[in-house]
Amino acid sequence: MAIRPAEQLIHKAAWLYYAHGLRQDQVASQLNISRASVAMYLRKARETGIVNISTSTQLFTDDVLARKLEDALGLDAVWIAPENDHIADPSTEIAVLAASVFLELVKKGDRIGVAWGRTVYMIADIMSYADLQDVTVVQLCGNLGAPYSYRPDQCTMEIARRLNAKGLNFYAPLVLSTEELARALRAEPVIREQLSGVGECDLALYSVGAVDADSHLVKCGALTPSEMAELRRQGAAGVIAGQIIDAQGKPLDCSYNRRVISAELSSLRAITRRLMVVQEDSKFEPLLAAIAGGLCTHLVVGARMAQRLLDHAHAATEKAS
Amino acid sequence: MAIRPAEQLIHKAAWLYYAHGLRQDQVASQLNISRASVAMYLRKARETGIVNISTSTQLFTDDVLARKLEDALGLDAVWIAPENDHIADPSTEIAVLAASVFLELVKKGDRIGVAWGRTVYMIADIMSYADLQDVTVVQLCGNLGAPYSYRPDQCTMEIARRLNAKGLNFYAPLVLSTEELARALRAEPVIREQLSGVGECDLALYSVGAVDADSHLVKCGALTPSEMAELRRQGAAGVIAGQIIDAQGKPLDCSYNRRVISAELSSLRAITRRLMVVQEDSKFEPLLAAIAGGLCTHLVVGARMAQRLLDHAHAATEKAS
DNA sequence: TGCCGAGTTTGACTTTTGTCGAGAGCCATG
DNA sequence: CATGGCTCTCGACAAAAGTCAAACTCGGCA
Repeated sequence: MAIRPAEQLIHKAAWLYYAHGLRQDQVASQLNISRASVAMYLRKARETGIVNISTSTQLFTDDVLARKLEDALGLDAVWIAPENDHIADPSTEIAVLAASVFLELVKKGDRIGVAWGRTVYMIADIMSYADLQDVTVVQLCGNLGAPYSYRPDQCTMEIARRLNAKGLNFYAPLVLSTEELARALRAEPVIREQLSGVGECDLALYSVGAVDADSHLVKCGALTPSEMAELRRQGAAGVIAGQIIDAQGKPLDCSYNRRVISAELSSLRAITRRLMVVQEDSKFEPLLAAIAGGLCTHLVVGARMAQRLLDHAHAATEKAS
Repeated sequence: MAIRPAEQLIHKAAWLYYAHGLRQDQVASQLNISRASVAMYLRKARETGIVNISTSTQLFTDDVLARKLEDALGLDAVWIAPENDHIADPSTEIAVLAASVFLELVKKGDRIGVAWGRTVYMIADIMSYADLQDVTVVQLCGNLGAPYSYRPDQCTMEIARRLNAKGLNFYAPLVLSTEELARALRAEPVIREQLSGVGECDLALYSVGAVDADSHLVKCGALTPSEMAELRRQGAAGVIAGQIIDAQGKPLDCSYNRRVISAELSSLRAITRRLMVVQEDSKFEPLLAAIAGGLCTHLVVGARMAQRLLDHAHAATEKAS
C-alpha cells in the first residue's frame, strides 16, 4: 500500500470538499477518481481528524444553573448535561458532552494528564478524532493488572490515538504491597521523571472514584471490601488518580496511599486546567471532596448532580451567615 | 421573533446531529419538528459558527518547498497554495487557504490586528463563520474615504462579524494633508490608545502593497501617480498597513509616512504571530521588503511566488559565501 | 373583528451522499 | 509463472439531506 499518495488524496479531497465547498462529483472529476472513492476518502478524513467538525458547547455552559455553580464553587467553567424525561442514557450524554468539552480545551502543543476509570475510558471511546500537533498525553498514575479495558494505560493510549498525539505510559503498578517498595520505586529515575513531569501538564482529565465495594480499587484487588470500609471509617471520601482523599480533598494518611505510585495531588493542582467529569449521581460526596481539595477547575456533570451541588453550596453559605 | 428559543433549537439540533451523530429525521422527532426545519437549523448552525467544520492545512505546510522556505527565510510557518495546470483561479486558492490558516491561528481571547486591502477583504469574504469568545479585532490603520468595499474599517468589521468578535474601529483618516495635523491627531487620547493597543495583539493579518500607480493609495487619492513614482525613486519598496517601507523593511523617511495615521512598524513586530498573505506575483519585491523588515512570521503564498522567494534566498546565500 | 405581512414550518420533490458487493490491481509466495 | 490473499476502486442502488413553494402562525393595525 502506497501510504503517502493515499494520504495526499484524502487531504486533497477533504480540502476541495470542505474548504472549497465542491460537491463530491466535482471533487471526483478534479481528482480523476470515482465519486464513491471520494465519499470513502471523506469518511477517512473525518475519522482521522483531517477535518474537524465540532459543535460549540455553549448551550451547556450558558445554562443559569451552570453559571450559579461556577460562582458558588469558584470554578472556571461548568457544563451541565440535561437529564430530563426522554434522554435515554444520561451517562452517555455526560460523556459525549465531556468529550466535546475536552476537545475544546485541548490546544496544540499541550501536555495532557489523564487518569483512568470507566468514565475516562467512555469519554475516550466516544471522542472524535483530531489531528493535533505536538500533543503529549501522559498517564497520571500506575497501572492495574486487571483485564479491564479502562486500565490507566488503555485510557492514556486511546486518548493519544484519538488526538494523534504521543502517549507517555507509566510502567509501574498502581499499588505495591509494601511502603518501602513504593518508596524505592518512586525514587527510580524513570518513574520520578514521569511523576515530576505531571506538574508541567497544561490540561488534566479525570473523574473521581467512590469509596465503596464497587470501586475499581476493590474490583482489581488493590483493596479488599473490608479494607475499603475501614478507610471509609477513617475519613476516606473519594479516589483521585488512584489515591484516597478525605472530605477536604487532602490525601488520607493511610498505608494504602503510601503504597501507591501516582501523581501527587499538589502536582495535579499545578495543572492549569483540570477537567473533572462525573457521571454517577452516587459520587456526590467524592466530588465534593475533590472540589474542596481544589482538584478541578472545569466540571462536567449531569443536571441532577448540578442541582445537588448548588443546594449544598447554598446550605453551606447560609449556615455560615 | 422569539430569538432565544430559536437559538436554543439551533444549538440542540446541531448538538444531536453533529455530536451524537443522529440522522436529521431522528433529530426532528426528538425535537418534535419537521425534518425540513432540522435541515434549516443545521444550515444556520453552520453559517453562524455554532458548528465548526475545519480542514487541516497540513497539506500545504507539509510541502518540501514550504519547509525550505521556512528555513531560508527564518519564518515560523509557510503555506503554499498550488498553482499548477487546471487550478482555475490561483488568487482565490490563496485566499481560501489563507482563511483556513487564519482560523487555525486564532485562539479564544485573542486580540487580532487587521490591515486592509483587496487581499484581506477577499479573505474575510471567503472565511467561514466561527463562534470565538472574547476575540477583539482591531484596525491597524486609519481609513480612506473611497467607496471601496475593502476599506480598512470594512475589513475589520467583516472579520469581526465572521468570528462573532468585537470590532474596534479606528475613526481617523489614513493620511492627512499636513504633518502637523497628523502629529496632533496621533496625540489625541482616543487615537493614541488605539495605536498603543496594537502591540498587545496576539495575531495580525495583512498583505503588502506594491509601490506603483495601481496601488490603492493612488486609487484612493492619497498619493498621485507621480508622487508614487518619486517615492519609488527614493527607495520605496512596499506598503504595509498604509505605510511605505524601503527594501530593508524600514519606514521610508518621507513626508507621506509622517502624514499617516497607522500602527508603527515596531508595534507590528511586537505582535507574536504575523500572518502575511500575498496573492499577486507582482508583489515579489514588496514581499521581500516586508520579510526583510521582520514583518511576518507566518506566510501564505502561491507556488510560483514561493519558488521565486527560495531562488532569491539561495542566490543571496551563495553570493555571501 | 378581520386583514396584512414578516417570518416559520412543512410536505413533496430533487439532488446529493453513503454503502455494498463485485472486480481489478498488486505483491509475496509456492 | 500461476496462485492466493490483500487492499483499493468502481458502479448501482438505497438512504439521507437539501430545496422550494405553499400553508401556517402570530403580532400589529385599521
